[in-house]
Amino acid sequence: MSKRDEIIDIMYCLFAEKGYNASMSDLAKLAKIKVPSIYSHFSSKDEIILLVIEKEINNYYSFLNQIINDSIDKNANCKETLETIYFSVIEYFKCDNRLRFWKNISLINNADLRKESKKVIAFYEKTNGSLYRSVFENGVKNMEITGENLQGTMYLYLALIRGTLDVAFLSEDVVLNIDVFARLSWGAYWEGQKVR
Amino acid sequence: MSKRDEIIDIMYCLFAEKGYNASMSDLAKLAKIKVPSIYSHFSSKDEIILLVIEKEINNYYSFLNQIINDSIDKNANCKETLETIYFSVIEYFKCDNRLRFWKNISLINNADLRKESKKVIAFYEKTNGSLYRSVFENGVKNMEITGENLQGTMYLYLALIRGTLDVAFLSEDVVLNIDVFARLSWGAYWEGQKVR
DNA sequence: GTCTATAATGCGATAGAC
DNA sequence: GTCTATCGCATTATAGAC
Repeated sequence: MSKRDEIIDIMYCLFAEKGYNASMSDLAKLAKIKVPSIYSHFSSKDEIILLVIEKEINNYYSFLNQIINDSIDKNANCKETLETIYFSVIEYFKCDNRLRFWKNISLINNADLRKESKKVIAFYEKTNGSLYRSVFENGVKNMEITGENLQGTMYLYLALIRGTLDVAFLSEDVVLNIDVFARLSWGAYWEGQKVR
Repeated sequence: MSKRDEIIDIMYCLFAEKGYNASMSDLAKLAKIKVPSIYSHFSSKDEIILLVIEKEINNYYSFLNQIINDSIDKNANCKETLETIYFSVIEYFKCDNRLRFWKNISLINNADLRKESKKVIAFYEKTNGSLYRSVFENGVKNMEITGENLQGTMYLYLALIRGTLDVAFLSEDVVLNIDVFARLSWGAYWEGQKVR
């Protein structure tokens, strides 16, 4: 791995821990070079952080797209698809400090970087949103879900994912077992939304 | 209002914006005094921040307890209680930068303060958790919800609240209308969990 | 590409006069 | 209680030697 890539990977960890206040001195220490050497690879701290953020956002949405497209290829039904996405996303965020990393993105103490990050996320979310919608619409077509309040069923699904991740993040070191939480809340979600 | 209280209120806003990296110089500027004068009211920056956090945590849980106890006094049924709590919490977090404030608490760049905050929240959550549980158990008793997967129904409710707040936070300046989101996702939740 | 040395700025906090 | 002046330290970033 090149020194450049190594620096980016180290900044990932630092950013997850300290957000925008990750320091160049810590970065240099972990990369085992001196601070000025970093500036021969990058022009500023902001540049490194933006690269790190873009890389992670790209990684996440590639992962998500992969899952959804696999489901389409397998002709999976609505339930299987939603279940797979839900548990895969939770699994994805179990890795390292990923949840912390993403929480830090939205709180970056730098207007330009924050704006830039939101722009990149919004770009991916647009494609992703229509993919989600087609999954739910197919569910209605196949009589798996009723569609009486389809938008509500979609919103609740979104809240289920975001809420589970939020609970997982805030109860890192608490008794609550996130796998149990996910299994039971998914069960309640699907039993409630499916056609009976 | 005393200068001391004024400083605490200003720190609330600064912390919501910048988290632990809110600076004493910004604080002094907004309080219209010089930095050393702050130290005649408080012994350190950490002390001010801890006071601000404890005040807000206390405020939130008082608010929450009030709502739940009002529901009990009114002999409200399970649906009414859960609905009132859900929409009241969302309303609570519409105020000022409250959501941002709470997001910042869990990312404080200072081990002691983070630990202390979590302790205070855990204290309130314990009482609150059993209150919630009794609301759901009454729902089963009154045949409003089935209780087949009661824990799942509770977890999904928790995820609904946290997820809605997360969506609200991340889409501050986006097209998505959080009131519509809340109304529709609550509808989907209750229709799914109620006895039919 | 990596280093030493250093600039320029900002931070939390204190001494001591009034 | 509020101030001016200042300390000690950390920060991002650059100049210039090798």
